[in-house]
Amino acid sequence: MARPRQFDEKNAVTSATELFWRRGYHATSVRDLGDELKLTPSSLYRTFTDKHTLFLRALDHYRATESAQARQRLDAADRPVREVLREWMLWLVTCPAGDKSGRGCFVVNTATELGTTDEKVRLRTEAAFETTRQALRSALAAGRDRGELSADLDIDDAVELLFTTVLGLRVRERAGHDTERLTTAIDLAIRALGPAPAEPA
Amino acid sequence: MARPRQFDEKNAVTSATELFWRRGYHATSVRDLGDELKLTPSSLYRTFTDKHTLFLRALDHYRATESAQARQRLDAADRPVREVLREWMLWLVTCPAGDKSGRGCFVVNTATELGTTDEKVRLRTEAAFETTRQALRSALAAGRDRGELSADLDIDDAVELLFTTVLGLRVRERAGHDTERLTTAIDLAIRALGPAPAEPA
DNA sequence: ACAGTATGGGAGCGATCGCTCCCATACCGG
DNA sequence: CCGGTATGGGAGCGATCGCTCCCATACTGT
Repeated sequence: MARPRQFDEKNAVTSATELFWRRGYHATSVRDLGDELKLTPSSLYRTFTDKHTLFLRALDHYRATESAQARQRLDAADRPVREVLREWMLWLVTCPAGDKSGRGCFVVNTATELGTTDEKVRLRTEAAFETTRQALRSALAAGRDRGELSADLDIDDAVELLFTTVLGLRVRERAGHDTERLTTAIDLAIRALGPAPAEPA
Repeated sequence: MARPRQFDEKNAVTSATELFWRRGYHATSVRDLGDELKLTPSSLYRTFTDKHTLFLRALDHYRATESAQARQRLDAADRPVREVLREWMLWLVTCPAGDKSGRGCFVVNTATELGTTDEKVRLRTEAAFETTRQALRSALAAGRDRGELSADLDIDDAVELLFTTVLGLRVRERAGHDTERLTTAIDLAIRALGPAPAEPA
């Protein structure tokens, strides 16, 4: 019925996410996006309405891919919760490839850049944050039910510490801090969950 | 020898810091700065060279005031280290006035926005970070020397956890998170320093 | 009083911003 | 084979960007 597109919309969103993630919203121009996504202005605006809407698409895409993967990695119910937490946090601060380091977390970067001024953005970043906290809560609850954590441990409290630590780690990864030092912080945060309760007789 | 200025340079830097702090670098235009500092473009550029240089001045000003005050608050050698740490972290996430909330930490905001692209900025944010870590290290060492912390505690490790927590707290303050929840995270982080060692007989 | 000098005010520079419009192009249904 | 329709390409819109220049102004040292 009409001329077919020469580009894949999902690939475009992925590339846009990459750019916004690395540079932030204000430092990324529509022309930058056009170059990276191989889209002319007309195609870009017909497909994504405007820069801001595309940014929201990028945020949603990030949550649906990166954030979802993170949540999945945390949901390994068959392994000790401390191990899972440790590997999960290490994964958060260890970048798969060389040029992917220094990106931090797209949600964290966005929350600090736009969270105070852009309500639509704020709703999304808060939702992403709450999802992470929920995943932490589940993992800790499962660990406690398996007797790996003290029954006295207040899980909601522990979530606050771990979540705060994660945000700090993400900032430090973006700032290029040593993975070794971040690992130290991770290990100490997990140790703060307290010792494993003694095996009942 | 010449016409005197009608503005105070320090006040101008303070106002510029305020603006950059709240909005970030890219979202703050030279005209915004001119309006806020009551400076015409000519005066602004004659005094501060350009926007980027003014931003560096603002960063330095922040470090010389806010950061210095933070370091000072942490250096209360005559009081229990846990108390000092707790009150210090609470102060970091509790804003003096209503309209000052949601600003987070200028250094953290800047590190995430520009740290990966702007080398001059990166040097300053890293220096600020190292100063904070040094202050934490001193406070912990003093506490250990006073017998408030276990001699087994690795202070460098503890610094990594506390510092990471602080960055996370700053992000969460900017994101508008509940002070109550942040307090929970603070208390748990401090508890992670371990129990006070038993009094020697 | 007067020459010297840096200031405040403001018009406006070229570049880039986000975005719109037009049109030749290319595909599909009949 | 051709009319209908959405696309890719690109010129260019008004607005704003960071910044420069000119000039009347207002103060100081002699």
